[in-house]
Amino acid sequence: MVTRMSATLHRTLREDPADADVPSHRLLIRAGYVRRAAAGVYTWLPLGLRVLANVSRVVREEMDRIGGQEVLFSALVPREHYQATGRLAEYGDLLFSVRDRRGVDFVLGPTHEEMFSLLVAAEVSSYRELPLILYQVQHKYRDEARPRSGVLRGREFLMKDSYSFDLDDAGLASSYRAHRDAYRRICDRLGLEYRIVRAQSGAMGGSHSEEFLAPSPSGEDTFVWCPECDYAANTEAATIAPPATADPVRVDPAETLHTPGAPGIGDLVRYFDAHLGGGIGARDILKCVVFGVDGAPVVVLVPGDREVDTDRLAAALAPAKVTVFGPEDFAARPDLVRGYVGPQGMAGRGVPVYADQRVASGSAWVTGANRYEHHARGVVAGRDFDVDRVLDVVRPQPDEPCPTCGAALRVDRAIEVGHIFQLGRKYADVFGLDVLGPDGRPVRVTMGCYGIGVSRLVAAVAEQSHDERGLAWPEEVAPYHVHLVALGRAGQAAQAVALGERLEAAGLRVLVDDRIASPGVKLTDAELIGVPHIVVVGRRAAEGVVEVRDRRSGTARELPADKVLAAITRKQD
RNA sequence: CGGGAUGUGGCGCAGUUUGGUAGCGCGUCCGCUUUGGGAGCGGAAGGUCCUCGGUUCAAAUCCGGGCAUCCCGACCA
Repeated sequence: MVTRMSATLHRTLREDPADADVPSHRLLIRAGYVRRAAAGVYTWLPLGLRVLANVSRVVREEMDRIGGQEVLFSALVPREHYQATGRLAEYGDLLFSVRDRRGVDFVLGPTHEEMFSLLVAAEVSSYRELPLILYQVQHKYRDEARPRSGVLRGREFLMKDSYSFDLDDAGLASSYRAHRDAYRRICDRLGLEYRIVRAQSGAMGGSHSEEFLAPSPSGEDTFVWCPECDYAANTEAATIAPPATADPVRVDPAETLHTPGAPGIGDLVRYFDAHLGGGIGARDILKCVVFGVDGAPVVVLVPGDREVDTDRLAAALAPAKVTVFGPEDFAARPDLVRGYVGPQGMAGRGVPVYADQRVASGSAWVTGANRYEHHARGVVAGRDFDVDRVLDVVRPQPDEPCPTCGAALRVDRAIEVGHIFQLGRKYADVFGLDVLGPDGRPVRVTMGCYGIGVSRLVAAVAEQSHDERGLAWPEEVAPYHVHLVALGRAGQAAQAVALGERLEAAGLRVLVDDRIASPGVKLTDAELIGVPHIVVVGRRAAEGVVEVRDRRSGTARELPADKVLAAITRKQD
């Protein structure tokens, strides 16, 4: 049966909604796909649900193809399971909590590693049952501090999460590759432009992980990519090419300068310009940031035009706890002069010196003199101070050389649509996930976990597939293949429905606009809704001629009605 | 969690400065006309002005508390 607009809940808005900003959000609301129920919580209307179902279908087909078995857990998860893995504290306020009438605590699952691990621990006991891939398509709940951009970042969202269980590392690698390939096929089928980038494992633990990013200005992630080779990484995880080793230039012995009122990098550059003949920039200054590592001070050195990325530092020094060295910490260490710290002599004070790769041996710097209102010039790495450890803790910038081939990297924004991890045995250890091996002895299972945001994919595709008139869905995601627009009142509506039924019989999904409305309204709505093929049944309908338009290209041609099917399906192939 | 803004029929907004009958456009319903690019005329329905309290003869408007929503940042698979 064709969908007749006159009998369906399809309401488009003439004006942009006031609370929507990014294109996908604005258009999904305006074209009648979704409605906001609360901050970060959305209702899927019939039109939107079709798109969501299409994305889910593609995801399921590709998961089934790699041997995934679908299950469905409850969104309600007993709180104790999150206690066991320590993620209660990790997630904190992000968890939606629920208490039942008996006082038992639940959380609305923000992700389901725990439940999958428990299931497999309980049900699987032999190596013969592995490898195993389980997945579900389920709502996830995260009480984000700031939901935004509509379904792009909701507090409730639909996600496919899958988990692989293998006996050994080779098996895990193979399950990981299978998922990677499945995700590629999913993105390809959805018509999504995407990149696979190296990622940081973050709160999930585990080792190797990659993200599937859909480039878009509305995205919240930043990634670097190389236009010359295939290097790409989330800025959180990007490595940086080491600089050429500095020439062992003959630099005068370090010289201490009086620099009143210039504790910061910018202040210091201005002070040099005003009083010391200038000639230095931020990049010539050695930025010395003090952190507390398990409470003890550590100096981290980066060039003055760079920032230390605290997240990366924490990741590099884990499991040690990294804190910002605050005023009270400085008060307790009078030998560390806030604003005038330099690496010279730190070894003697028992303070480790960590440095970015750019602080190469032999490079000369302007830096703090460890004395109030004094800086030092000509301080040379390897001569005036030693670096205890080289760390990669600086966020990459545009034009950074590619670590693989040296070309200038580019930086872009993107939407994270998928993330795949080789988890290893983190959860298996917590839940004692063992199977009996061929020799009758228990083997600890190794896991992978793989997530793809189904509802977010809808928004990501919308972000990449729209123009000033509205949405323009790729075939596989579109709520319908064909949108028949009946114009005129000389039986066009009946003709359109009849033509629509023939197209449906041939396997196409068809929407017919048989509403009593002016041509302008119907044509504008068709473009707003964004079905790929728009067929106008209008003034030449009586002679059997209709107009077939392509939503994306805007091209149109008149055809006999009985040629429409061929014209549309040919284009699809 | 910091900063900014907003809250008035279904949607978009004006009205708040200077307190005094709640308005406009779109949408919706009825009738007639109209049908290839958001039609015309006539009629109609629909509002606790976010909420609670205060000031006042009188509050959408002034004052205070609260709530909600959006944007920037922090956070965040």
